[in-house]
Amino acid sequence: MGRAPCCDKIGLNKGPWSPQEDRILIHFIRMNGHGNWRAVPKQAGLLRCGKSCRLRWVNYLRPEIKHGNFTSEEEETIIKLHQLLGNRWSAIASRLPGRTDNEIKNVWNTRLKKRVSRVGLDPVTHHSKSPKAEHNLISLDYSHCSEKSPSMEEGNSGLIRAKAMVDFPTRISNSSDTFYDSYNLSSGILSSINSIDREFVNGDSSSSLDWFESSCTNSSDEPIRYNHETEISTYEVMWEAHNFLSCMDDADKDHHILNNLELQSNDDDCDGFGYWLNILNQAGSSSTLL
DNA sequence: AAACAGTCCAACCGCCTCTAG
DNA sequence: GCTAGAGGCGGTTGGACTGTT
Repeated sequence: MGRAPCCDKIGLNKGPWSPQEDRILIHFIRMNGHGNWRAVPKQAGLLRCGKSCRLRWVNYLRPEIKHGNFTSEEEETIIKLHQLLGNRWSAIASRLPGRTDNEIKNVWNTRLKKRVSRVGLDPVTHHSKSPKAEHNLISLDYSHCSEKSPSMEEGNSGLIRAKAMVDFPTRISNSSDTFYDSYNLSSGILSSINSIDREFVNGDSSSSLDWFESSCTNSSDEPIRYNHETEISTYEVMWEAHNFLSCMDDADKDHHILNNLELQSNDDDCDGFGYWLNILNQAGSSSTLL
């Protein structure tokens, strides 16, 4: 058997709280605490539902809440935490003393999202909307690799690249070594995959995401998911490679692939990366690929 | 001064997870 | 183990406010 309903909403006040209601709620909670929100309005003599009381207290009346504008430091923190945590407003709020999730959500939606967008970043992924702006993010060193010759199929190069990505059993590390930086990268990963699907595979029904997932779960295949970092970095590298190639003329492509990409890999698992790299090198000299 | 557009934000809604019963 | 309420959360809304024409 369950519990009684939270509150009978008939006859309860809705909308903005009056100063009188605020006073009653503050006084009641100071004297009694809020143990059970459902009981609060009844015991305090408020014509509000418990949920509304809780919201009013948590978002506005708590004494530890800071009122007033956000400082530039707070705004920077929100942007960084959003990049790290996404729309997990309560998690962000827990790192900003005195600020509520609702307030942070509002400031993000009304101001910070636009600010991020204005500097050319996607406010969801925090990745550059202009590929050139981010081209130094990934640093790869392939000096230890033995390259394989790719078996490229005519007219299906995008697909091959997606496949190469899945077959790629190498631990890649980029400039992000900390947990937070890795986490940071993961927030953009799904959109990157979607973009790869859309732009790399050119509408082919094979989804690189499906491919990736089946590769990870098929125990008979060599696993690509060695660890969390690999999962993220692989796609990030592919995405970066895509960004490189899509914004450069042919003469620039080889230059950037060869000079700006460095692979840092374990000696043991270089082959897959060499294969992939070779494909990229070929792609760099082909104007029809992207 | 009026009308309209854009911005801000408190509050609501509905969904999810946890847990009392 | 199941059901349903409580609390928590993120998305959305609507009214107040501000700026622009």
